[in-house]
Amino acid sequence: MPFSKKTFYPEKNKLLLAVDCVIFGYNEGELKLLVFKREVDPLAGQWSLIGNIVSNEENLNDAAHRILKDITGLEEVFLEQLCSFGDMDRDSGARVVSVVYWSLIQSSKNQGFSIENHEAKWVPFDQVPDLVLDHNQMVETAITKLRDVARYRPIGFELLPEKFTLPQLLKVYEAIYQRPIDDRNFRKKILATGLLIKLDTKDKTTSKKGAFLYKFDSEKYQHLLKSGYWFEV
Amino acid sequence: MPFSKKTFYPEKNKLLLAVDCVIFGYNEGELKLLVFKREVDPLAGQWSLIGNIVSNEENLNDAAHRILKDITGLEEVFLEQLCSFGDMDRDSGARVVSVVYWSLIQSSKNQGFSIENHEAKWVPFDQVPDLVLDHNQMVETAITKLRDVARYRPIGFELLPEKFTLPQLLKVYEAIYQRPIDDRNFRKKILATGLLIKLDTKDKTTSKKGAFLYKFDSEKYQHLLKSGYWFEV
DNA sequence: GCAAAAGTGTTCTCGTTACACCCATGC
DNA sequence: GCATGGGTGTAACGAGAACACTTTTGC
Repeated sequence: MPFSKKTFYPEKNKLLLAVDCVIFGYNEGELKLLVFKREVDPLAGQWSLIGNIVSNEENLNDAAHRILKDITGLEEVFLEQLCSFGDMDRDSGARVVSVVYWSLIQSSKNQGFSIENHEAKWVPFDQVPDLVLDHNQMVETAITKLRDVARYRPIGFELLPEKFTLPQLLKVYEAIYQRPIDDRNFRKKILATGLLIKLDTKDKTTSKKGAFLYKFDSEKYQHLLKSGYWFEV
Repeated sequence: MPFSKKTFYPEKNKLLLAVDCVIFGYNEGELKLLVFKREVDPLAGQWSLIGNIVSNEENLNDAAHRILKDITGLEEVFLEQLCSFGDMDRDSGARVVSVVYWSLIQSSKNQGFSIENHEAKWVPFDQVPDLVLDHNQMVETAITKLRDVARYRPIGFELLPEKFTLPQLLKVYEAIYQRPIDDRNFRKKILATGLLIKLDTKDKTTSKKGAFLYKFDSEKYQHLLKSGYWFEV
């Protein structure tokens, strides 16, 4: 179902189901949040998360994936349900129950996709503007969740390209936790998981020496998960 | 809004909002789950979680509290949103989006309340029968959450009376994690939090010597939370 | 006096933290 | 040859795990 101004609030006094997405990216050493100029009334023109009504023929996860793909062109990304907001007066237009999803994407990958058809921008996650309705609460919940989950599940990779260097990964975690992390200890811990595959090639864009590229071994991770393994950063 | 057979599915093809509750208790040394004989079609007579439709004039949290109070008579209990299930075909009767809450109560306190008007029973959490729809998934999610949360928030108390002994509390945690916990280490850790108030009285129901009663210092806990404290069991 | 549960301290281990220098390279 | 970021090891510390005996009391 495309994003349509006319059908956004089909009827008053009806219960509507929506999905909103908190989309995190990482760029220029900073954790970023993707926000949009709302296109529909009420509150058109204000900043908001991206979201859409879920049709009667659509499942929640499918709707979340659809929205994310429409916006970023990405399909295989980290996207999970977060929580729901459904108070009766949260949206003045109708009673809308919003199931919130959160996502981690490589913010560079979405260039050239329809993110530019919508008015959208990446903002540093600690400088999020006032968003419509309860969207700022959604963001708060998502950041808390991100920090929580990043401690025991390997998700830093989701914000980087498939091949990345350890200094890059370190900076992602520093961006998430907003504090410096000791590089030697970080290397030890992250390599000790055995979940990184060291490649032969180096990335030389940030130094003359060059830093080795790594890949996340998601196959091994799946195996470990099945045998009860639990990652700890 | 009372639980009514007639109004449960007012219209076909309409979106309905429901709240379902995963209610944990503790009894006879075991973690228990409260399940109910479903009273409405479809699937009437089968075991399910307790839930109800959320009316247009009711917020989600309010609905959850209402349901819990209707069933157990309890108001001031641990009750938090867990997740939502909203796939289009999850309920054959209509499209019902269910926001799931989870709760920890003292299973002894609810005696004499309307839990007996409904056909309900406490079942050991690891012997949950087949429940209707996706309710078994809800329970799974809740147990995972309980174990997760119990590690870093003091919630074992919620399953015990206001005054409890350390051996009792230990048994609660053993029931949650399904493994023996060293009593000396447990005492050290739990007392080190400073969140337990030792009372002068002893509970002599389980031994001749008697065990000192304690109370959870929730006021102190609130203060600690505000100053960024984080409990770890 | 004995059975049954409550209560108590110390050692060992391992993971976390802190910390400073050499390496490779392009210019 | 030097500036820049990449890469490495060790010592100190603290939290968690393992472990066994004494205390109290009702019978």
